Amino acid sequence: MRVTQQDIARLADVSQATVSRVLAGDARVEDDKRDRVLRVIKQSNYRPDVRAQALRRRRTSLVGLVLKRPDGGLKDDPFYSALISEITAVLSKSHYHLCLDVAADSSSQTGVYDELLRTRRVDGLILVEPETEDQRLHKLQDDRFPFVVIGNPRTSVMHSVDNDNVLAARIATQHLVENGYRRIGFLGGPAGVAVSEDRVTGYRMVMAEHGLTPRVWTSDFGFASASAASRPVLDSADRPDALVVLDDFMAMGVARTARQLGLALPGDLGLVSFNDSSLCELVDGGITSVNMNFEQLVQESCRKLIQIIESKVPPVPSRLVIPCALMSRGSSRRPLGVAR
Amino acid sequence: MRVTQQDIARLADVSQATVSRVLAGDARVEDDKRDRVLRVIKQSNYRPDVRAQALRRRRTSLVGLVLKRPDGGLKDDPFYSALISEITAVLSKSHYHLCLDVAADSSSQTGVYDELLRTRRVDGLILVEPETEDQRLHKLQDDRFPFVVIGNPRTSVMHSVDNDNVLAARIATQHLVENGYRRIGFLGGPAGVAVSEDRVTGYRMVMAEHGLTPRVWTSDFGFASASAASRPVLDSADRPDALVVLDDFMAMGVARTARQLGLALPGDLGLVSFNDSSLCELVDGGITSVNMNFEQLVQESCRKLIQIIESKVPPVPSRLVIPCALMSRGSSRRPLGVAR
DNA sequence: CTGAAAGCGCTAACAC
DNA sequence: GTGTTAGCGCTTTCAG
Repeated sequence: MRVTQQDIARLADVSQATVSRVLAGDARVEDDKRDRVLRVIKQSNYRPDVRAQALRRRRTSLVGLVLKRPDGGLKDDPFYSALISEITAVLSKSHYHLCLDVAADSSSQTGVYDELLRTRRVDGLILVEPETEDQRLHKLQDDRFPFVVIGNPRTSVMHSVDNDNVLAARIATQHLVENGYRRIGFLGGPAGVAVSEDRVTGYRMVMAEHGLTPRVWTSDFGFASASAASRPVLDSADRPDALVVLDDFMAMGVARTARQLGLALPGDLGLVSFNDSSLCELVDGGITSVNMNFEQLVQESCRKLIQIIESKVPPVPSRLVIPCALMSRGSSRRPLGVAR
Repeated sequence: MRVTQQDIARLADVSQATVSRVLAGDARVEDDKRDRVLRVIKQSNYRPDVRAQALRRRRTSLVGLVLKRPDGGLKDDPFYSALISEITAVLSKSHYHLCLDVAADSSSQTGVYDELLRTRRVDGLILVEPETEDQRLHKLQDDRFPFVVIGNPRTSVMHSVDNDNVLAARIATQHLVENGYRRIGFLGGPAGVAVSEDRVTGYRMVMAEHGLTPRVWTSDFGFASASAASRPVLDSADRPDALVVLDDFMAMGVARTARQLGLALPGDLGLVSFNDSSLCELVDGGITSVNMNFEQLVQESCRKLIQIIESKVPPVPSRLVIPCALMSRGSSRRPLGVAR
């Protein structure tokens, strides 16, 4: 059997409670007893059993994240990789761990979140890509369960961390205008995705400001979907001379289709996307992308979630907005006024 | 307070033990009692507390994975994305969840594995990229802790699932030979990485069989490292006319450098890599890659790990080898005999 | 078949 | 300061 606090107590000739106190860093323990306990703990290579701690403290030190992965198609999406990578990196500096799950669709995703919550497997949850009518949000709020939303939860007040996606799209669109593009289109994600809708808004604003006609197309997430969705767009007589694309992964798809159609970047087609992932370097000349400061975004999300979990009284819901910055690369650099 | 088995018992007018039995699917419970219990459970939306279950059953239903991410550079590595994506997909069909952590280097990675094990946070562990002298393996074996290795643990007997990397490299190299390349080089990963060494072995075998001179270069993992490492190789007078590259992500780096040096694929440089990730489609004409059947690999690993966890007597260590298949794309298709 | 009772390993009153 | 004690919510003997 595994060594327990009881064993340590016996070996150090103190009560089990004292061992617990030493472990908890309780100040009122005599120094020599503390030393004895510490020594025995070290000698016996003891570590408290988190299962017992979890039951007693009513806390697992686990943070949950449930990804929605329709059909395996998102596995190479840099957004998810960056998200996971960053969350675990941040948590590794705390005593929390990440409990990661996937679900095939929204409803089963909601189910998994519900499960995690009700079985008390995790202390708090991180939600990404909130949808317009997100079932997860309601359940979580009803249960007063600690959670933080990365993105823009349109509905009521809750803790969220997000970029200013309207601004990000403004920057992207403005950049294309300044580089001489005029027939600028927008390729967004599925309807009901807040991040996409926010960016469309920003895009429309700038287009209107310059008296240009906005054109918006949608596509499912992912490389293949965007590649397919952009084909009819680029293979038409009045094709746009530039495209603002929802994310890098989708932009890669657009770039591929452009190549297949013999359209050169940035001459025949300007391209700007979002996230500034390393994918942007993979294409000739690079893809201009808006860096959303993902590290900071995730960092603040985790910090906030842990704060909610550990605070006695629930903090008032707050929304934090992380700034973004354009990373200019080859896909959008065209001499001024040479449109078309 | 949260509803417990005790509450259910009271409401259904049975003992708590009976509720537990019903939940456990115990056959010897009178039908009407079972019905009563089930009804109350449904009405009160009851779910057992996994923390209490974990303590009692001495099992958390958590499987641990600790990635090694030197400096954030791996965040876009499709290998990791695919691994995580696939593990969670497989586990979602069981009652297990994934506990994911990252560590900066090998020693802290070993530390995290040790922590997970000793605090009993997880029931079993998955190890990837075993190194020649892997501290993790020893600790885990000493503790008789359930774990499975994805890859080739050179040392003693343990549970592992792997591809036949020697064969995979043979297939890749042979393919280049058949397409008329002769001065074929190999760009591998850091020393001590089993998968790289195995593939070098396969590569050397085929080169020898054809009386060709093998040339092996090494690079750190990742797109940027491979891009940099391949520069002096491709920018020399006696540059290879084809390269077998350790993985797709690195191959993307090589492709980028080739482009920058004005070398065309597959004319000036043939390229074959491994993993067959969606990155292969991103380059003009595509990158030929050996599909390692990752889904099956991970699936079998999880299946095996769960089996080890749940079996009373530890199964005899076994090594499972998953087959692979070449996916031919543009980067290696050159008319026969037109070398150079 | 079913209830009572004994813990799993730990934390946190509560006494002394 | 420190030990004793009472559980956290659940599983699993052990009687009956």
